[in-house]
Amino acid sequence: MNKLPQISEAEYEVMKIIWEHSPISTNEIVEELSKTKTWSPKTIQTMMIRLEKKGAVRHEKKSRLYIYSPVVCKEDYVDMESRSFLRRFYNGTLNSMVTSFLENDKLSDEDIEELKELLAQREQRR
Amino acid sequence: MNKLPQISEAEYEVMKIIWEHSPISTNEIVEELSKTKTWSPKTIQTMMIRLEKKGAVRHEKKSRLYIYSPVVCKEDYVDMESRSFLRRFYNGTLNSMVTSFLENDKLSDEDIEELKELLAQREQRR
DNA sequence: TTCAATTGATTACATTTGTAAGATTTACTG
DNA sequence: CAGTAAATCTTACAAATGTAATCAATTGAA
Repeated sequence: MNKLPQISEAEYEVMKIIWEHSPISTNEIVEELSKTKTWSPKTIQTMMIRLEKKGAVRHEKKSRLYIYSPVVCKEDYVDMESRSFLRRFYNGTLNSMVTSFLENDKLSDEDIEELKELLAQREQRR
Repeated sequence: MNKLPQISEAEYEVMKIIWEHSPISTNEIVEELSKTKTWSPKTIQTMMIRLEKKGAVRHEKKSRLYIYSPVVCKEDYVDMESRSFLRRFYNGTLNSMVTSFLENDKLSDEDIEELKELLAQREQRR
């Protein structure tokens, strides 16, 4: 029931690294992000501080270094964002979204075949 | 090819009214929004001004009154937001999202039946 | 024609976000 | 043990957003 913090778009990029590599040092985070972003290390550090203030991550000290770990779990966060997104744009349901995609021909034949597969598989799982 | 403006969450609520009722006067917009929101008319007016500055809506004068109409189309906007959302959280594809929902048991049996229906219907349409 | 009510225009202000720079501390190196 | 490089801490600042209040103009009523 603990409320998830608000995480901005840029902060989310940092979270992805922390989720994937935790426990992870400041330096490693900067290094990982440099692979895909042009952000200054200072910028990244600001985002980590904000994430910690928001309660999304925490750190411990390894001598003078900071080692970060997530506090909120990725699945929970993505789930929350998904529900919020669907509520805003698709009446709250995934089915509405799929319907809309189908109607607007946003899915290829392969996509559709795959979806059928997925649904069929799930049948078996139960 | 014309870039769609950035529309904030609150502004989007205003857009929904304009899309649904356009052409629509300031007063009608305020009235419609009062049904679901507690925003002050001043707040709503500010959002309309910002939406117009962003190029999302335009107005014409009917004597001293402003009558608003959308400039960006709802489908285009929702489409853009959907792609952006999927890119950020689901690797860019709707199928990933559906997969995740299935795996995490976010869909009821009825949902799943309905999805199968939808996909089957689409088969026939082609 | 004048005045009040209604609309629109201008201004406000705190928070969040993106994007850092500069100051300070600290741990290792010589 | 002193200096330096690396890490953290403090501060900055503009744009976007949420949320209005106040000022000004105009129109319809008296």
